[in-house]
Amino acid sequence: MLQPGFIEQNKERVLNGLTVRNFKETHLIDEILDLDRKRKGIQVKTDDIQADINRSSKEIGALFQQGKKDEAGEMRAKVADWKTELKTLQEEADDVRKKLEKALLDVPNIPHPSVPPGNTDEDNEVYQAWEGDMPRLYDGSKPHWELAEKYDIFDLKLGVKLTGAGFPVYKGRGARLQRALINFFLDEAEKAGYLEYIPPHMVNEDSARATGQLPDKEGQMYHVTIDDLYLIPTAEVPITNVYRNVILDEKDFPIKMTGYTPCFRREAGSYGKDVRGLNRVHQFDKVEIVRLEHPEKSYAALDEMLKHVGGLLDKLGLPYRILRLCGGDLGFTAALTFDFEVYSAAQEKWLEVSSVSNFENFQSNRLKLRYRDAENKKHLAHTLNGSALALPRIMASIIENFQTPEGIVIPDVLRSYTGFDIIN
RNA sequence: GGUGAGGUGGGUGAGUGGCUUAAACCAACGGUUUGCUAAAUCGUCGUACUCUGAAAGGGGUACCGCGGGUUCGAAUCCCGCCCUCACCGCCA
Repeated sequence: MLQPGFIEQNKERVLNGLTVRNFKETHLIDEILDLDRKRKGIQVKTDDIQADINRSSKEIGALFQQGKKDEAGEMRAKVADWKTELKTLQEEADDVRKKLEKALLDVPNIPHPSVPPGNTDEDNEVYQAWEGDMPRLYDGSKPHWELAEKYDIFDLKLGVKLTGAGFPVYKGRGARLQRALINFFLDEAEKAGYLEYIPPHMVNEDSARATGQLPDKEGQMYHVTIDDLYLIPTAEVPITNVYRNVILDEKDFPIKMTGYTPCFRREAGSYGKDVRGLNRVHQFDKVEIVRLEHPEKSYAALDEMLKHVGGLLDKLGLPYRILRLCGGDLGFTAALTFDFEVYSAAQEKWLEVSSVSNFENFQSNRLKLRYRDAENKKHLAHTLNGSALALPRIMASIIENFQTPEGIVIPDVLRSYTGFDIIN
């Protein structure tokens, strides 16, 4: 969420940023400025009246003690008038505040200057292309969903029986491979200095709002209405909210956190598109990395996170490229996002396996996550996060890229975790 | 789920309608002093919004779990909710 003061001082920059995003509701900006001005005006009035009431109340007390009942009575009448006036003003203030809040919630983050304009994923810029060899498959190689049946490593039909479409069931060596990947990713994150959390898999409305899933992604989360909780669409939500309403010391940076969780996404409206096999599912596993940073260091941190994620893919031996998302493809809360795509040889497609973003202070503003500088002044911190990594498409590309006539060969780095070196 | 007790600043904890501008102590920070660790002593020590000022600062308002209400006046009284603790019930 942007701050009204920031919008006021950077109106042109905000409007230009929204254009890069292809965001049409620019009238909201003037509305926000107007509502904020109104809010201040009303507050000055109500504060003055309240000050008068407070002062008079004390006098009334004193007058009663002195036995001056008549004077006290007069003053009481005056206070009653002020209170009526105050009530009207407060109703107005509540109304303005609600409208302002709503307008602010509807405005997305301003893109970083390096974000290219564009509307769809076709306008994303290749930031780092793959320069190594592409995997060569033997004749008769298959996409992962066929291999899954052949080796009995995961089962989508069984998921339909237990739950519904998009809930894969991993079995045997498939389950073991999944667990190996999770442990490998967590160990690498810990080596890189991230503190591991196992957070709740459901969050309350406050948490979902603070990281920006509400109201923007309302329909994409599973909502447990009986207790008014949301199944997390990513570990970003609970892990970033660890620091909701916290004032850090400048010396506390950087704060690096990681966590493995299942992620739940309704994926409403994406039927029929790239949904085969593990390409798009409602429940998947992911290891997330989250950082809280000093504003001056957040872009250096973003680079470091890109290196971390790239390192994981290098170690697994998967070909990948990095995209810089264009304005139209950028998430609501992000200022700059890099997507990692892994090449899936049998499908002959690039599959998104990670999204690494800097939110600058957009989330912090809702989180009320601040830090004190050397002069004890408070500022909003920057937040960042990235998938390191999302499992299903990694699983899919390992299965496809490393298939041989003898079976699926497990990457070296995973063998100490799986305890086997081939699935056959 | 039932019954009871409770929720006050970074922590402990006082405060049952106006003498609270939330005491006191601890922690933290800054100064002074003593040839070390440390002690003594003085001072500072919440958050948000807002007005004023170039700034340093100063003024106002709100906030004692959250939301309402009573009252000229609420941390204090009333109602609803949330949470914590204890015991009971149920249970992986």
